[in-house]
Amino acid sequence: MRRQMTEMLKGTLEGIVLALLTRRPAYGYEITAELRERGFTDIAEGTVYALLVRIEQKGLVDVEKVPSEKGPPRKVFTLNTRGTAELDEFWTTWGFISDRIEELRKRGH
Amino acid sequence: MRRQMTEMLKGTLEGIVLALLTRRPAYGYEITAELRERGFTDIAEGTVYALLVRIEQKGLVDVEKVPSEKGPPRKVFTLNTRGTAELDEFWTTWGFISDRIEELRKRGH
DNA sequence: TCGCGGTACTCAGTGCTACCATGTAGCAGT
DNA sequence: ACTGCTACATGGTAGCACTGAGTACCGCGA
Repeated sequence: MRRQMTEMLKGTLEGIVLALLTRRPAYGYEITAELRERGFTDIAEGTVYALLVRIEQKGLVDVEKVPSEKGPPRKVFTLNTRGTAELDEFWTTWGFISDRIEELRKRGH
Repeated sequence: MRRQMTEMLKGTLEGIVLALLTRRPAYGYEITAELRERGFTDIAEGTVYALLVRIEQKGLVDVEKVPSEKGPPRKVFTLNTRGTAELDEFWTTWGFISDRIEELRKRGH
């Protein structure tokens, strides 16, 4: 993956995944697939799973094991109250940085 | 500084500084001050200087030492051809991620 | 029955970046 | 001398995404 992209995903990828989880609970493989559909084709599976471990440890999601028809049991993640709060904060931070960068883009070009 | 902000600045701060340098050449202390004016009040001086060392080593800027009226000589950074190319790439990457996140923000809320 | 492809998760190691704290140094005004 | 502003430098830390490899379970066709 391009270096810039990698660096820019730091901090934002977590928010993106949390945002996906507001729609509906999901499991790792599913989230990876959805990211790919949304254009993030180069995000490795390992990256997503590592991120899910982190947000679980931070207590932003509730986890439930659900048997799968095909393959190992799924770990289904559901956004909880703390996760929702974290996501709100993410949108605030994103808005802040995004506004300032857009300003630079307009005037700079 | 807030954790989220720190992480989200990774990758973007370099672009922000490069964008500032398109306006006019500048030196570290000046860039730090301008960042603060633009709302990035919590960015440490050390962070900026470290970033400037990096972009210099990557050959994105030309450097010139200019004596200062007050204090040590200034290291004035000027965006060169490679820096401009890197900035273009930054805007592409930014646009990509930004578009996708904005889409999530709209539909998610 | 054996391999293959798709599903689903795990983990150790690496590199990059922003942060913190501190240090150096020049100059002005008191 | 002391304080404060200007100006740059640096060593150590933490967090995050990436790489690459591995485990395991299932169904299907050769």
